[in-house]
Amino acid sequence: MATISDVAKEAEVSVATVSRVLNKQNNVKKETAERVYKAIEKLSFEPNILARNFRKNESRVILIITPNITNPYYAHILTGIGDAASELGYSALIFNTANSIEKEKEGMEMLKKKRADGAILLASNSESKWLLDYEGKYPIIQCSEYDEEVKISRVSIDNYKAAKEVVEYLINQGHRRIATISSKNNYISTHQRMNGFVDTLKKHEILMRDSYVEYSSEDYSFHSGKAAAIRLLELKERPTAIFCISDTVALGAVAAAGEMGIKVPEELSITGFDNVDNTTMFHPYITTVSQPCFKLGENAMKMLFQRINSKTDSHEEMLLDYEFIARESTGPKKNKR
Amino acid sequence: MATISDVAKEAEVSVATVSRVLNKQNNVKKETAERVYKAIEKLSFEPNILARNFRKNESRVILIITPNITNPYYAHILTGIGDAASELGYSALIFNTANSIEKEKEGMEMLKKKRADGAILLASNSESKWLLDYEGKYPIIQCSEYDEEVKISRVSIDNYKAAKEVVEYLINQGHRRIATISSKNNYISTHQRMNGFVDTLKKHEILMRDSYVEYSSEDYSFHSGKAAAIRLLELKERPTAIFCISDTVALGAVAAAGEMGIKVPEELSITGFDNVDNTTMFHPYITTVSQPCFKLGENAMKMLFQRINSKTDSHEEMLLDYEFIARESTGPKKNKR
DNA sequence: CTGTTAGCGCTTTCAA
DNA sequence: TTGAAAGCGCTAACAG
Repeated sequence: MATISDVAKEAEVSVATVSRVLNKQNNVKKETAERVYKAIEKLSFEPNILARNFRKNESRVILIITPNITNPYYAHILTGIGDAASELGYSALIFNTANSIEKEKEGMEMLKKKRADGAILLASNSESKWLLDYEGKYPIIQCSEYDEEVKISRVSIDNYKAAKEVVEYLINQGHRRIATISSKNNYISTHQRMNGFVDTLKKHEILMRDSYVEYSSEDYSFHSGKAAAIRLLELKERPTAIFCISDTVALGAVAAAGEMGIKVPEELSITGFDNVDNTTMFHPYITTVSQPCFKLGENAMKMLFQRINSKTDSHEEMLLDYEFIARESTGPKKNKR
Repeated sequence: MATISDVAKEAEVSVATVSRVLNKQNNVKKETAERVYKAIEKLSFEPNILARNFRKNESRVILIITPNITNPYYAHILTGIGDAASELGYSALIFNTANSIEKEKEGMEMLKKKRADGAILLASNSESKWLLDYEGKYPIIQCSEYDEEVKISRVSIDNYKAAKEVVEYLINQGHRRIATISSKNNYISTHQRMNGFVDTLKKHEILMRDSYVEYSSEDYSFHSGKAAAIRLLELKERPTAIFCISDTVALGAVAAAGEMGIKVPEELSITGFDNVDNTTMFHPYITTVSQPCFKLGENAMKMLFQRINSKTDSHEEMLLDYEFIARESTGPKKNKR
């Protein structure tokens, strides 16, 4: 492995000059630079990043704390982060927490040890108070999910508004018996979507019955969604629409309806959320809210970059546009024959 | 930020002693170590990994070159790699190539620059000859896919044998008009599965017709699989079974059959491959071959670890067990009514 | 068991 | 426009 001083010798210049060439400072005479390039070529020299990082006290690595890369929703965000990071000269270290707070903390330790210059958190929730320890000390961004009380910059969509839009649509279609399949996790998105649901019902003076609120598993599994839907559909006064907290849950609801011989959307409208999970694989295609996952990731990375490379530590909040997409799983409420 | 010499001063020992304590060498007197720990605590000292890595000339990072983390198949392997890496004290840097060889090469440059100690490649194919440049020079493992002519250690399943097993099963069920939906990508798995398909047909002296070989897109997309299935099912002599190169393609075939009013499995048997993509979401559940994705990743990481930490550069090949799972998308061939 | 000390390869001030 | 030289924080010989 050739080092910078080998190159210096070969080019008959000082290491400082080689370093200048390497870092594209334009205060090197053209011919000198030429000689240096030749030497680099000849020795097939590659700067040792370990040494450079050590010297500059930076790792050029950013940390992504994610509960689960197997979930396509996160995978898309990750891709956005990764691409932007690469663009900005950073590598993305993905740290899987499997929803364990311990693991999450362990991951964040990397910041202290300078293994990463900053972090993007994908799964903050209302139990992320421990994050306060990091607030202000390290460059951190919350992406998609966040803890409202932790003043760390974040990027997400307006889940409340999106949920309202979905429910308004259902009401416009004539639905009044609107149920929901939510989740008992602590994600801000869940809370906001539920608030949007409840508020819209209230606004239209539609009765909110307890029996119309069911729960899927914390990770919105297909089977838990299906089970919840079955409970809802076995009710005496069966709902004519179900507002689901996620696409997978909506898919579960569709499957439940299918097995119970209930036609979607003729007899039952179903909406999903996120637009990632096979919403257009089988009919009926799922009506849902599309999140700009890739952009979410991209912007999170850009924000983090700002944070790392400037001294500002203002607390920023960025909301990205979502899109409501009406498809085949919803339709006007039919009157009873 | 406290440094090792601050700690040394505080504990009234030399930096060497602190280093020894830090690295858990047990040649430090207990009481001295105690003093050091106290000092570390007091100064809330964190060893600077940048410095350590530089000194030891290692990054403690391994590189994963993957075409696409959005694909659950890869995502599961990645999780396996990540968990094992974490266990072994390494961080996993994920480099997305989006199937571009240029990107792939760019990623591998990180090895030269010492940004990573080794690499795991998830998408070598028959066009990966350029890898020969790296062979022997850097610790590298091919996982799941590989190039047969590149003598770099690898871990995968026996795709040929698995495919044979699937086709044997179809033949046992009485099928003779067996078609396939393959792909024109250059993956070894595709070739081996196709060879298994062809050889098994030959062995049973079953006619292999050209019209019974169709192709999905290179990334096995649902829609391309569906389109291919439609072409197959519109044939005069319609096949009674379709051997699909992947689950997503099989799902596409199921959808195609559904739209054409062909009953699965009564009139048409369909098999998938990999067992990752929603094979048990909608009926019929897909008959498929389950790959041990997580273990594939785990073993790849362990092999890489061996490679990094020893001088052996033997070329190893590891085959993991797969599992054939018969489900609802296949059944005995019915005689024409 | 502990301390002294020489670097690892690079960037960056300072001086020329 | 260039060079000399200090030093980032740590590990590991070597010496005691």
